Amino acid sequence: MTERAPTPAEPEAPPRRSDATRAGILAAARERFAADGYERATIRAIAKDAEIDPSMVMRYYGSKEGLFAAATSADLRMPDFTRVPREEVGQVLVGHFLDLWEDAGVLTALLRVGITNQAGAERMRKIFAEQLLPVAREVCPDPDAAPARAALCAAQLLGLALTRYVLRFPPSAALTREEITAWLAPTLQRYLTAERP
Amino acid sequence: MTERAPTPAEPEAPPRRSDATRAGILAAARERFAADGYERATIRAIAKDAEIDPSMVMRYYGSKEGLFAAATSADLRMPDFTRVPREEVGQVLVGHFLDLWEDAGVLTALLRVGITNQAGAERMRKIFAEQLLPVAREVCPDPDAAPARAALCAAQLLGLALTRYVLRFPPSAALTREEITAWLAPTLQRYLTAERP
DNA sequence: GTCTATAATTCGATAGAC
DNA sequence: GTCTATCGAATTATAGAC
Repeated sequence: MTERAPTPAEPEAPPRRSDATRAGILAAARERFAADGYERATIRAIAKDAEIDPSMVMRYYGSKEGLFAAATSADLRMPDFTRVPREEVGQVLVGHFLDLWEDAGVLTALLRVGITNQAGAERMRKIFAEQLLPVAREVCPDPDAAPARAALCAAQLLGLALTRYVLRFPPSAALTREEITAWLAPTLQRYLTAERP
Repeated sequence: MTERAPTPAEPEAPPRRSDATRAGILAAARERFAADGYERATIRAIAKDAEIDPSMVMRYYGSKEGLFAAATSADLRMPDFTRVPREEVGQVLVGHFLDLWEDAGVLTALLRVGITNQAGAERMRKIFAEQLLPVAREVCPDPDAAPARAALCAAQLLGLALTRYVLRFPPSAALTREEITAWLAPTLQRYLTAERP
């Protein structure tokens, strides 16, 4: 959950004087974006949460879109599914996503913003294509149907996050981690590895 | 998809002179709320779509929230599940929801707004409790687990709508109605009627 | 680096003429 | 019923003093 993952190719990021301040801004931004969505999460409110002047946010990130991009550029890398037994991919996938969702507010912010903001939706599509799609290609029996299978898994996983973390349906929020895994893992397993229905 | 379903108990609605105008406003509002969410869907833009003066919207619906309430007060009544064979509830449920989603933009508007707006989320919870929960109580083997089972179904159905109609993941949007039914019906069937996992 | 002041928009809502 | 004009508030973003 670093503010920017250093890419090996580009020159090393120059150490800044106020990394603590910048990290505080990003944390506040994630919380506000996750709680209020893109439009209602104002720079003023984020700055107030971070106990800093609003103009500093602009100085650091240039614009509201730049701030959002920085706040949601998290590392969502998938576990290595080549080493997972084929009959356990559903369970591993559920566990991985629960870890991500319950960690920070990054995914909640992404989901909430992806629904109101065009750039956010594009980001979600990119994450789907880069993260979930390869997993489906890896484990499903018919590679040409991998996109459909991955889309079904995305629907189930994002739907759970939607009802649990965003809409906060009481019965969905009340589910334990074990219950979620027990119910959803077989579903994902079927979407990924079952013969076409 | 009438603008207001006449309730038998209350006195009959007085026929208004400009019902066509009002219907046009509501149609435009649904489209805008569905496309842009609550904050970005401005009264000015809705009025422009409906080819009417913005002040008329205020005059008719009092406020932006009143307009949203009127635009999303659709009849989402469930089919009678007491007459559906228990082994077909999953299939019937999927078909019913696909009908609703592909009909007008009501549900898309509700979903999009439910994610950014507090009142919208409350509306979604109410619809869940009044529509899906009774179905689960009707068909599931352990009534005390009905809320959890209904929540799982809501997650799967709303997740499909999210990826297909809102985020527009290409593979999700490309699924045919038959494919969706074939994949999702067994999932819902299991969530509703299977023994606890 | 930090802050004040303010520009430039945009929005919901209102008042009132016709 | 319909429209013009406008208020008051909130926002992003900028300019510039210290």
